Amino acid sequence: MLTEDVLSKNAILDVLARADSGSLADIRLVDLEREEMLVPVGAPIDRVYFPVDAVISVVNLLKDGASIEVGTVGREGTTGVYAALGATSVPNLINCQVDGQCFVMSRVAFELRLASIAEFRVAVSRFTLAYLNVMAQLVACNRSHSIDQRCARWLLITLDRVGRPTFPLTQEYLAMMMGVSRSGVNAAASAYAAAGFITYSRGSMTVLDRDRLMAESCECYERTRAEFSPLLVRG
Amino acid sequence: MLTEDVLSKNAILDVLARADSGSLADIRLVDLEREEMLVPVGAPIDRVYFPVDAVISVVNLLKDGASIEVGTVGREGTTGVYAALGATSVPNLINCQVDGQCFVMSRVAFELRLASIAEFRVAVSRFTLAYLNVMAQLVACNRSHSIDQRCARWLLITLDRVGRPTFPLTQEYLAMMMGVSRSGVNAAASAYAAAGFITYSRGSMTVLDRDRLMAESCECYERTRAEFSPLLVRG
DNA sequence: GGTTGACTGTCGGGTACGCGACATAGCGGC
DNA sequence: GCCGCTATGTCGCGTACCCGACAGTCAACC
Repeated sequence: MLTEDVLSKNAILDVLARADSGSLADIRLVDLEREEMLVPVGAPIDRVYFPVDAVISVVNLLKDGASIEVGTVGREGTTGVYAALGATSVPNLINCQVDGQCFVMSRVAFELRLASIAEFRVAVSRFTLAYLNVMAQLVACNRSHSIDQRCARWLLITLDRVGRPTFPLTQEYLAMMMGVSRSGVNAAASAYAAAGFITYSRGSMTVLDRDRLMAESCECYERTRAEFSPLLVRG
Repeated sequence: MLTEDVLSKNAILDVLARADSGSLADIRLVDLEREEMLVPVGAPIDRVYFPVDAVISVVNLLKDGASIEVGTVGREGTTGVYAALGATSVPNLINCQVDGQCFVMSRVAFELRLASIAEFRVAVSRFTLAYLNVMAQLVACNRSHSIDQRCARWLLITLDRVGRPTFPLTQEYLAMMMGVSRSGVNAAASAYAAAGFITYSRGSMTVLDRDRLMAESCECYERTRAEFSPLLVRG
């Protein structure tokens, strides 16, 4: 049985638990595995996810086979932004980027709660706004900043999300998310490793010096953080 | 006095006019001028815009001075997406890209109608979803496709919006929107002009061969169109 | 303990694009 | 008609990045 205390590990479910006098028994806690596909492109949305320490990523697949990350969802949010806006499917792939725990509820239950619980609706809207603003920043960042800068930004955002300095990550995967070549990622990563900012080996990344990594990153990291971190303050 | 017939030139106000039995007298019709700033970065949102034949663009300003278009709003939508999600300001610049007519209502009136008229709320949500999905496509497109392809896509989207083959556009402005150098835009534009797809002179662009321009564009044009065009079908 | 596969390091050639500069050409003001 | 401004055309150099290939290396598994 889920308690309010457990639910509070996701910012939106925290709001829900404190606003809803009804049952929360239908919400399940699951373990997501790395690279597990949650919602295929164009498939009907029938479940809505609320990460705890898992990180979910939304990826755009292009015709030429490229796949580029367009958004991420951590414990401040939910994949329900699409359902909340009335979508029946998503034109992007939703999958698990970093494995961990995640709450799930059915789409039907999600919509019922949206309709009946104002605080829940507001929390989802707040996250949707942040998600949109972060995506706008990503549009500009992808156009203007170097691989090095964007690599630093990506690592920092993920670091904030998982809350641990070490997390699973291969250069291959990072290259796909950033939409660049693996050799490009390698150049950035090995430079940062040589400088002692990070260390990594065979799919395990560790951030050693957060501050100096921030200095290498573009402003987009701070702007992204400014959107997400207020959502984690328990109001 | 505005009639329903006039209001119907914007897809969202069309929905409003047909759902609301109350007064629409507070909605004004204004002429927007090219490059007119509607909402500065971070300024409080106090007006919400509903383009008719004007095109509004949302631009991210980076610290290094670069400005990159992250979204556009035409007669299928409204700048109210931000207010509808509870924002009090927008981290991006909202300005007029192509001059023309546009409806305006106060933020207060917008929120009152959102709260009281379900059909209006649904219409704004539908557009918000499309706006989000188009932005996601832009993230990928900016990363993966050539200047030539993206230039074609931009021209086609604008063409669809304004509904006329000729519209005001300088290479300088297009370069800013695309986040590329002017010489890059010049190369693409002069190639298309040489091929007879377009013609232009001193800030006036004319699309001559829509179909062949489409063939040069990436899939992102079609995907963008697929998001926006259903909103223009009078339901 | 050897094999296999995944992950990482490295390199060379090719190219798209940025940047800055300069020339040209219309267009409007006077 | 002249001037000046804005928009466009062009070019050369520099470079960030892509692509493909190949080699080393660690981990797991038989």
